[in-house]
Formats: sequence, structure tokens, C-alpha cells
Amino acid sequence: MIHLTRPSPTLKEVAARCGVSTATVSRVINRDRRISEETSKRVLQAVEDLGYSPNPFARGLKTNKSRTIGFIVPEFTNDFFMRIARGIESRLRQDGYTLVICNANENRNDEAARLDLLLDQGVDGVIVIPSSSRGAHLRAADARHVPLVLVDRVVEDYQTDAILVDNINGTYHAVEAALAKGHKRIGFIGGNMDLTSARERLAGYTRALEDYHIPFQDEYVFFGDFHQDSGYELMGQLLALAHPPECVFLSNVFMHLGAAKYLLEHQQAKRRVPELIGFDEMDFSSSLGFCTIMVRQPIEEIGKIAAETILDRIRGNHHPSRIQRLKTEIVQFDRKNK
Amino acid sequence: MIHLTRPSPTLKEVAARCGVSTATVSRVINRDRRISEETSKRVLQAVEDLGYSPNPFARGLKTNKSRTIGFIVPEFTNDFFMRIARGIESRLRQDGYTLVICNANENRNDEAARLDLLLDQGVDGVIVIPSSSRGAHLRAADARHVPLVLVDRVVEDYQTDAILVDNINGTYHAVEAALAKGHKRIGFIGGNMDLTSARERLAGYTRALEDYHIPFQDEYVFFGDFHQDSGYELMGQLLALAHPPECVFLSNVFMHLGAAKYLLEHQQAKRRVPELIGFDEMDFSSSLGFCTIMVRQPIEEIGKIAAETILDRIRGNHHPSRIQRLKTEIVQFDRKNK
DNA sequence: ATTTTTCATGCCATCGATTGCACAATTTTC
DNA sequence: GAAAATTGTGCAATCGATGGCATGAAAAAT
Repeated sequence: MIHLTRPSPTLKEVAARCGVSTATVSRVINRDRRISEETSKRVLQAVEDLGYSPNPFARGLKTNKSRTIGFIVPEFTNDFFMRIARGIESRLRQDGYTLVICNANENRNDEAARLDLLLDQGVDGVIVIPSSSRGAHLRAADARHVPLVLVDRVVEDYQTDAILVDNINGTYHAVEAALAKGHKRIGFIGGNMDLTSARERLAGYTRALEDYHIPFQDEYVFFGDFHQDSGYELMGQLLALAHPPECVFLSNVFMHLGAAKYLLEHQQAKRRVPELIGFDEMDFSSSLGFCTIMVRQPIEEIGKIAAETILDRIRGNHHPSRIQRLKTEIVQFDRKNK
Repeated sequence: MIHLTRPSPTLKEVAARCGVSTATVSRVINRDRRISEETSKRVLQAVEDLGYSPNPFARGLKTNKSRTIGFIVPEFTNDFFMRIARGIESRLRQDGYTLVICNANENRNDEAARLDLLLDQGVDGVIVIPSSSRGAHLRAADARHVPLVLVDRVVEDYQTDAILVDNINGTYHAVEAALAKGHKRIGFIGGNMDLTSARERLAGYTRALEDYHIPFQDEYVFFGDFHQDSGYELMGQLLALAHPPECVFLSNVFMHLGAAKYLLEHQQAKRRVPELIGFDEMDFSSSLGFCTIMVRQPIEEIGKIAAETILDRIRGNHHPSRIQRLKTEIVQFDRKNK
């Protein structure tokens, strides 16, 4: 096989082509303003002509920067995580950064391994949606002076920047709205209690009940794992109670999906179907009339802010670590079909 | 702020620590077997002690390899694509490669831009799920001698390795199974006809009708865009016909979701609900009794094979480009609840 | 006992871009 | 009009790892 194309041109060739030194070309490319307008133009023309683009390895070697950010998610096949990824990526792109997404398979070991890999690859910063509430292994980033920000959840044993939503108030307002509709018996299906987001949502629920003087009833509260099957399962358990709740809060969209599926499969004319409320859009559930109240998170915004936070750190801002809480919004649906 | 940690150790420091040259250390790290067992051990111990890991930039500069593969998907928030990503990533990890995933936003321009970015970043190979049937811009990879493999779809104007499923036979067998169940009127909701996968699925449908001497009826065939809304919409149109089909083939899982949603919302006791058949698992639809026949693709396997194909190319195999077609499997469900 | 081969390791040029320093040319200041 | 400041550019060291070539020692062949 004959290669008709030459290897990528280097700085030297660009320099030779327009009779300046490599230093000058480098400066033009890096927008060093000391270079005269005129030479600048000549150099850029040569860059264009040769189709030059800087060798990322050589550049990285000198600058120790890769213009690359790592993003560790618990799981690839999760719409919520990937929408955050989209938010991050589109913001980073504006600044010429590339995002490297890794899958932690929802376990701490893989998370640690991915982080090490990313650090070894020379990323300039790391964004993590932690898979558990432990985060000591994340200090590896500090050791290399690579900034790290958490998204959606925080960890106990490691303090750093974090972008979260206001889970407590989000849940509070949803439950409050359900109470306002006259519901007295409100069930709660929680997520993996190892995760701060799950714990905060429970806190919002209990606080709302307290404030409205509704007794907290153990039998109305179940804990799943944020996956669809647990929503299905636990909805069944709630409906099997002597006095099933009139309304059930689902802590995330996957459990909501499971719950909705349970309701569909077990719909009986005589029995009253509980309303479903919970975090995130469940288009299916709402158009079926199950979902009446949802807590909407600004998902892409979370990603955007995470990206901006990490860029800020990379650019050397050394203010103390900060937790940013984004507001949620309550959306109500009519209960059609019922 | 005082940094208590030192910068990462270099080869030189490791070499100094155990009294050998940097070349020796480098050889140990790269498993050059010329080095004696004994020195090897000493060096590895020092590597361990210092927590040394090679500078990726320096290494890349010399070797022109990054141990990084790019993956361009049309859209992040698509379970099918991300399952392929998972398959790719877990296979690449075995060989110590990292995957960089990019979002083409379902358009050719972004796809081209992402590819350029990846090439500029020095990836060793690129895997692409093309967003359209045109692929001339993908030649940019050839120009830099970076291997590129396509997944799920091929493009017209650029020939390279591709991993696909047998869309024609998959569809054929699904339709055949529906005919075997006694259905005569089988509708078809196709995807974006610009994509080869969509065209092949149509071909499987028409071929099955032909083989079984069922006249092809234009009014039973609609084309959507692989998104949920189009499935919803087109299912409505099919049901509005004077003689609606008894069975409808959905060309992907999102349109299937939309169709199922339409059925749920418009269920009427008097009207017979058509069976849904189509590509990929639609857990919801099947447990509701809508979905009776599905074409299962080996999704993670597609990713695995794509990864192996690109690794093979990176290792210098220059055989002519090849298209690998994976077999699909027909899964049938009972029609419960009806 | 030489000569040849094999083995283990070291020396150092190299990859391509960046950047501190030097220096010449030009402009500004007094 | 001389000194000082500014501007534009080049020189060359540098980042850290790799690998061709050289070398000396040990093993094998004659």
C-alpha cells in the first residue's frame, strides 16, 4: 500500500514556508499579541495552506495541558447522566476542550480505576457523578493537582466543588402540591440510600409531612435502588397494603417507569389508581394520567455549570471549594383518562 | 496555597533510584524482554515506590500513539448507541485503550467537526455511527492514516470496515413470523430513509411480503425519523385507515415506544389493537401485550467487534476493508392481557 | 585459547512545540 | 540628540520517553 499523503506538517515547515522562526509561528498560533499584524497574516496563511495543526503530544509535553476533561458516570445507558454529559460537552466545546467519558459501572473500584486512567492520560480536570457516598479515592486528583468537581451527589470523605439540585425543596414542594390536592396518604419510594441525592429526597418528604402535620408512616416508605425493577416491585408492595396510598412519590425516573408499568399491568376497574409524583419527566406516565406532579431539574444546566466550574479551576481560581445548588421546578399535569 | 505534593516522577528519577539508565527503565516498562529478570524486578519496585507512571505526552511525541480511540455517535441520549459504547469500552479497556465519545448531534457538519477534533487530539483510531448516508468527510481519517470503522450503518461515498447487523433478514423473519400467526395486513413504520439501516429494514419487509404473496400496500407503509414522536404520529395514521393493519412493524425502539404510547392513550374496547413487532427490546410494550415479536440485535457484541476491528487495524493489518454482518434473533412474546 | 555470538545495558539524538532571554530596530521621553 | 522604553523576532534549552547504535561481559562455537 502506497501512502500518497505526507505526514502532518510541523511548526518548522510552516516557519520555513514564510521565512520566520518556529518561535514566531508558535506565537501566532497561541495569539501572542507581540507579533505584528503583517507577519501574523503571513503565518496564518501558511498554516492554512499546509493544513497545519499543532501536535498535541509535543504541546502537551511542554505545557502539561491536554485541553481534555474527564467525566466519570456510574453508567452509560442512563438518559439522565448522558443529558448531563451533553450539557458539559457543549459548554466545553466552546472553549476548545474535549470530553472523555468513562463508565464506573456503578461501583467504587471501577470509579477509582477510571480516575487513575484519566489522570495517567493527562486530563486537565475531572467531573464525577459518584457511584457511592465514599470518595476517598478521589483524592488521587488532588495529588496531581487536577481539579475535580462532583455532580448530582456529594461524598462524605472528600470535599470539593459540587453541582447539585435542591433535592430537599424539590421533593418538599412536590409533596406539598400533592397535599394541596387533598391527598392524605402519600407513599414514598426512595433510591439507594447510600447516595446523598436519595437521602435528601427522603428528607424533603418527611419535612413536608411534618410541616403539614401528617403523621409519618413507616409502611408507606420503601427503598429501592433507582432502577426500574425496584420501582415495579415496591409499587406492588404499596398497593398490597390494607390502605394503599392515594399518591406515591418516586425518587427518580427509572423507578417511576417501573411503578407506571406495574400500574398498567395491574389496572383493575374497581381499584383506585394512585397518582404518581416524583423527580424528572416521565412523559409516558404523565400522558397516561398516572403522573400528576413532577420535579423538573435543569439537567443540561447542571452540566453547563459543572463545565464552567472546572474551567474556572483550570484557569487557576483558588477560592475555597463550593457547592452550587440549582433550583428545581414543579410541573403539574392534568389527570386525564381517569 | 502550598503544594505538599511533588510533581509526578519521571523516568530519570526512577532510573537514578535504582542505578540504571533511563533506557533500561523504559525497556522494563515496555516489556522489552532483553532486560534481565533481576534488574526488571528492581526497576518495577522503584516504579512502585515512586508511583511512577509514564508521561503520556512524551510517550505520544515519540511513538505517535495515544492509546486512545474516538467514538462518534449521532446522539448521547440514546440507549442503543450507549450500549454499543459500553461494548466498545469494555473491550478496549482490556487492551489499555481509552475511549473518547463525541456527539454529532445527528448532523454531518458536527460529525465532521468532531472527527477533525479527534484527529487533532491524536487518537489512534475512530469508530463512527454515521449520522447520514454521506461519508466523504470521513476520508479525513485516511489522510492521517488513522483507521476508521463504521457501526450500525454504512455510507455511500466512503468505503471502510463496518460492523452491521443483518437488517434485511432480521426484518424478514419478524414479518414472516407475523404472517405465520395468521396476520394478513401488516403495516410498516420505517425510519429515516437516508440511513442504510432504515432502507434495509424496508427491504426485508417487502421481500417477506413478496415471498408469501401478500400484495404490498402503499397505505400501510409510513416513514418516520427513528424518534418517538414519529412512531406516535404514524401509528395514529395507520389506525385511522378504513382497514387498519392487524400488526405493525416498527423500525426501531423509539418509534415503537411512540406507537405503544399511542395505543395506550387510544385504547377502545370495541377496536382491536394491532400487535407490534419490530427491532429491539421494548420491555414496556411486551409486558403490556402489544409487542409480540422482536428482532434482537447483539448490541454489546457489535461494540466488542468494532473495538477488535479497530485494534486489528491499529496493529497494522492491511487486508482490504470488510463488512461484518451480525445475525439477529427473533424473540416472541405471549399476548397477555388481551 | 581464540573467535564469534548472544545478552544486558548505556549513550544520546530525537519527536514538535513552547518560552526565557537576547538583540536589533523603532519609537518615545527629556 | 542621547538615553530610555517599546516592539518584533530569533536562538536555543527544555519538556520526558524512546530506540538505534555502541559497548562490554558472558556464553558458545571452533
